[in-house]
Order: sequence, then structure tokens, then C-alpha cells
Amino acid sequence: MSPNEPDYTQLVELDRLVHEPSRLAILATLAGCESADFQFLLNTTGLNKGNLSAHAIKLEQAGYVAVEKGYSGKLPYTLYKLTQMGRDALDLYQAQLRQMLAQLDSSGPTLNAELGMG
Amino acid sequence: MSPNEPDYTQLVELDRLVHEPSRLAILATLAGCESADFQFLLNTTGLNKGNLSAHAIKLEQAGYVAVEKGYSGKLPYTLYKLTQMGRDALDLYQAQLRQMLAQLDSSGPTLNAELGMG
DNA sequence: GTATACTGGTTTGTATTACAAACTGGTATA
DNA sequence: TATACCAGTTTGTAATACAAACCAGTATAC
Repeated sequence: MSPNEPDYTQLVELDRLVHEPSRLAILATLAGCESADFQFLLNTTGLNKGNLSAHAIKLEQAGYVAVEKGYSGKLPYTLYKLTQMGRDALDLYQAQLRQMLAQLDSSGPTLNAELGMG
Repeated sequence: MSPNEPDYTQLVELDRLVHEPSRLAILATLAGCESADFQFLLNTTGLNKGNLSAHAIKLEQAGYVAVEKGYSGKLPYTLYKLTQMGRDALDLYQAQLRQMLAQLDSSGPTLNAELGMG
């Protein structure tokens, strides 16, 4: 009767810094390119400037993203890159998600496993 | 050079009610069994009573979980079930995660795509 | 009959948070 | 000397998640 004790306790240990969708969008973008500037991230994440800035700062403080401030002509502009730590964190996160998805698949076939018995 | 414009803007639209790990653990558990009681959820989620109660109430208010209060002998006990809305929300969420993972896979081969060029 | 401890949860308090909007500092244009 | 734009940062607020304290009833100890 009991579907031999599912265990989702590991979910609570997901890295919240990565898990937050806005930051995940930043990290995912950076995982796919060597570096990105502010405008690029604005486009790929859909965030507004304020939130992009705030989240990027958080990721930088965590050591997940490296920020290089420079100038493009006379205008300041900033390059964001994923650090190795950030890459590791993202990889781990992906692995955890995949594991959870697999677990969900195996315990409940997505639809109507036990429906209609109540 | 530009990896033809990744797009992670949909991430920000993930259902936060589902996305939160504690609640995801509850929903995932319920997806795998016809119904569960409080103790069972405590075990599978690893939450403490206070938080389990609070999150369950939120899921109930959202219509994702149905709560049936009754008695087991003289002790009160409560059954939690996933509603169809909850199942739909979880399915959608899973699909979105899978899409994101696929996107990540295709744009950055998980490791050292462009490392070593800086 | 009155402590003590358990079961089954709910309520409360606090510290963190994510978000939008307002702001800063500089450049170009009119 | 305004006006507008670029590139971001700071600020204010409302929502949140968490832990700890609480409540109501039942059983056990003495």
C-alpha cells in the first residue's frame, strides 16, 4: 500500500542561491557563453535593471560570478563570467533536479496513478 | 561569437508555489500516493511540524492540495491529497524544468565550453 | 487527582527576500 | 542649459520561510 517511502528530504538542501529563478536565468546564460555584458543579461533573463544588478551582486558575493568593470570607449560597461565555483554549483543543482525528476517519474507515472480510488 | 541569443526569460514565470523546495517535496510526495497523513509527510519531506503545516495550508489555499480532517479512533488526523489542479501545476512545472535542463545542455556542454580563453 | 509526556497540528515572531521604483553619474544631442 | 539616454546602484516595501512557542486532547505515572 505505501509506495515504499518516498524521500524528498534532499530537496530542502537545494542551493537557494541557484534555485531562485532570476539568478538561475543569469547563471544559465553565463554557462552558455564565455562572458556577457549587462545588456545581454537583460535580454536573456527578462529582468529589469535593478533586479539584475541586485542578483548579480549576490552571485558575485557568493563567488559564483566574476565581474569585470571596464570601459567601452567612454561608457562604462561590465562583463560577467561564471566562475568555477559557479559552474560547480550549477552542475550540482542540475544533477539534483534531474534526480528529483527521475524520482517523480518512477513513483508517480505523471498522471492518474491512483486516481479514481477515493 | 554570440551563441545565438539564449532565452531564459520563461524561468521567471515558474510557479513559485511549486518551486519552493519545501512545497515541492510535499507535492512530489503526494503525486506518488493516493493520500498521505501528516506523519508521512513529515518523514518524506524532512520538514518540521510548523513548516509542514504552514506550507500545507498554502497549498490548500491555492487549491493544489485537498485536506480531509477526520479521526483515527479518538485522535484527530488529517489526510492530504493532490487535487487535479495541483497535479496539473506539478506537471507543468516538471515540463518547464525539463525544458530548461535541455536548453542548458544544448548551449553549454556542462563543462569547459569556453574556458581557457580568458 | 495532578504531574508528565505524547500526538497532531496551528500560531507567532523575526530575519531574509525579491521586487519595483527612484536615484546617481556620466555622455550625447538640441 | 535642458532633455534624453546609457549603465548600472540604492532604497523602500511587502511577502516569505523558518524556528520556536503554543494549544487541545489523550494516555501514562504516581
